[in-house]
Amino acid sequence: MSQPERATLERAKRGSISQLLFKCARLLNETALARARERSGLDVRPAHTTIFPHLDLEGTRLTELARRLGVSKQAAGQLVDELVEMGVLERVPDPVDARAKLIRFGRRRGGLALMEGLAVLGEIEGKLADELGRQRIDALHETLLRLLAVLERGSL
Amino acid sequence: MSQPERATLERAKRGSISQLLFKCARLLNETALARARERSGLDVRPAHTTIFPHLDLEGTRLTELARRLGVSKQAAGQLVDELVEMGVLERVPDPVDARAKLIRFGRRRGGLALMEGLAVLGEIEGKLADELGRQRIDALHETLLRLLAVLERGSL
DNA sequence: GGTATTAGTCAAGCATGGTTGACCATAATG
DNA sequence: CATTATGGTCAACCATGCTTGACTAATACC
Repeated sequence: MSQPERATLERAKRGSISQLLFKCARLLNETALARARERSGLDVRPAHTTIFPHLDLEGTRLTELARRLGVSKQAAGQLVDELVEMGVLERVPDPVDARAKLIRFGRRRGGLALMEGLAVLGEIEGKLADELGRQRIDALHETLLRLLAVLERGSL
Repeated sequence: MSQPERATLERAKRGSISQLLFKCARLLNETALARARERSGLDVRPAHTTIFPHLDLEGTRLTELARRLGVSKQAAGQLVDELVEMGVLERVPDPVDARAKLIRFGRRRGGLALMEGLAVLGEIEGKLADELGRQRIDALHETLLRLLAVLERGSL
C-alpha cells in the first residue's frame, strides 16, 4: 500500500463526517426514544416520531401527511393507526370534506400528548448543553440547519 | 393550549437537535451511497458501509468483526458474504488458526477497494467545506466526536 | 346528472437487517 | 486423549417500515 493511501486511511479511521453523523444520530435517537418510552409507558417506535414535525396543530389530512413524509398514504395511515391506538393522535372528521379526516394530537393526562415528547427532547438538549457547552450546541444546531438546506438542495 | 406550550411548540418547529441530526445523517448517507454506487457499479447497501470502519488492514476475524459491530456473527457473515461477492472484501485463512479466516479489503482496479469508498467520502466532505466553510465543518467534526463520546458514555 | 377525481382503507407482499438454534471442524485444556 | 471451547456456516424465522393494487365513499367538474 502506498504512502498516500496510508494517510487517507488514517484520516478515515478518525471517522468521516458522514459516519459520525450517522452514529450520533442513531445513538441520540435511541436515547430519546428510550426516555419517551419509559416516561409514557407507550411502545413508541422510530417511525412514529417522524410524523410529529409534519402535523399541524389544527390537524392534517392523511394524504397531505403522507406527501410531507414522502411515503404512500397506506404507510402513513398505519403509523397514524398505531398512534391513535396509543391515544397520542386522534382522527376527527374534516368539517369541509366528508371524505377526509383530520389527524391531530390527542390529549393525555390533561395536556397535549405532543408536549410529553417535546419535554423529553428539551431535557436531552439541556443535558447535552451541560456536557458540551451551550455555545457548541447552538453552533451545532445552526450548522445542521445549513447542512440540511444544502442537502435538500441536492447540490452535493 | 397554554402560552408556554405554544412557545415550546415554536422552538420544536425549528427542529430538535435529534431530529435534525437524524435527517442530515440520512440524507448525507444516501448521497454518499448513491455516489459510491454510480462510481463502483456495485449495489452497496447501508449495512455494508457499517463494516468498513471496523476492519483492520491486516484482516479481522468474523467473530471479532461481529463483536465490534454489536451483531451476531451470522449477521456479520452475511454482509461479508455479499461484499466478498462484489470483490470488495476477501476471506483468507488465518495463518495461526485453521478454523478462522481473516476478512480484509480486496483489490479492485489495481487498488484497495477501500480507497474507492474513501475517495467518495473525501469528495463529499470537500464539497461540504465549499458550501459551509472549512471552519464550520471542522467544528462540526469536533462536536460530533465529543457528542459521540458523551453518548457512548451513556450519561444522558 | 354522469363522469372523473380525490380521501381513505383493506389486503397482500417485499426489502432490509437482523435473530436463534443446530451443526461441523479445529483448537485448547485437563 | 477425551472433553470442552471457539470460529464459522447453514437454515429458518422475525420485526420494521415500507410498497403496489383493488376498492368504497364523497366530491368536483362539465
